[in-house]
Amino acid sequence: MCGRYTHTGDPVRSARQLKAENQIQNWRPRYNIAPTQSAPVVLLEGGRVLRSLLWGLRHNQAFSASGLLINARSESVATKPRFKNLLLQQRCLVPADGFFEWQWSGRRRSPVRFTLRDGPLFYMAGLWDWQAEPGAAAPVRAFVILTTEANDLVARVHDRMPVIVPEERCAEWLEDAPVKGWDSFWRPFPAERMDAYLAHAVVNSPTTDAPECIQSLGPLPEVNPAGEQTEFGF
DNA sequence: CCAGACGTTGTT
DNA sequence: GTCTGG
DNA sequence: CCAGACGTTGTT
DNA sequence: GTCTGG
Repeated sequence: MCGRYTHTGDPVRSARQLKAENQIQNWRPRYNIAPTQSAPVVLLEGGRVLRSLLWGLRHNQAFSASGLLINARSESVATKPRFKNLLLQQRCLVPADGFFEWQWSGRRRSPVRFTLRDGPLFYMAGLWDWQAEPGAAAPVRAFVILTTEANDLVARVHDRMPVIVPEERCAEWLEDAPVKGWDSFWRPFPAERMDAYLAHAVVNSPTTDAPECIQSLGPLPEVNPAGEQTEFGF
């Protein structure tokens, strides 16, 4: 998962918080960032910089021309040929203030927006790579977002969620060798420090990028209206 | 060395 | 193409 | 992730 | 159904 997210705040603030040099000239609030679009990412380039990168890596072009990788499973990222070197060399942080998962309600999917109680801004773990783009003179950077097992809150909607790097570990993720091992980064962000609400269906369209995408339509229903049963439900 | 695999999600 | 497995 | 398209030949 | 585009 994590196929959409928001970054409605000033990216300059994201950069300032991480002491990154801001390289983004023009920005606007983003209420619905979708794969293939550009979004701000913090990476190392000498020092830390905030740059606009494309969301989605093509997997090995010689092997297959099609297919966009927007996520990478944290559990396997250290061994996958496409990602293992990026994990060692090209980690990045993806600033966000919310992400969407889609919940089945009868026959329709409803978007659910997840936010952090700590404060609006958070950072998702990402990997970046150079990528040739049709029509571009030189390769450009593109990124994927790492995913992990869902915590108890997100699990009400979906079984995966983005890897969220706590602010106090951002430096470690970006610059250091894995001091405590990679696995410690993959732990799902605590459910009790997150909120969730039903969002408007305008989010469904990847080209809609308007404030109503983050309007709350109310709390998550306790039970999936589709009547989801637990595996052992009686 | 060669052979064979090579990605993610979800499948409401 | 490039990496892993045998 | 969801939305939306989804074909070929030959054509003045 | 399956693929592409955003």
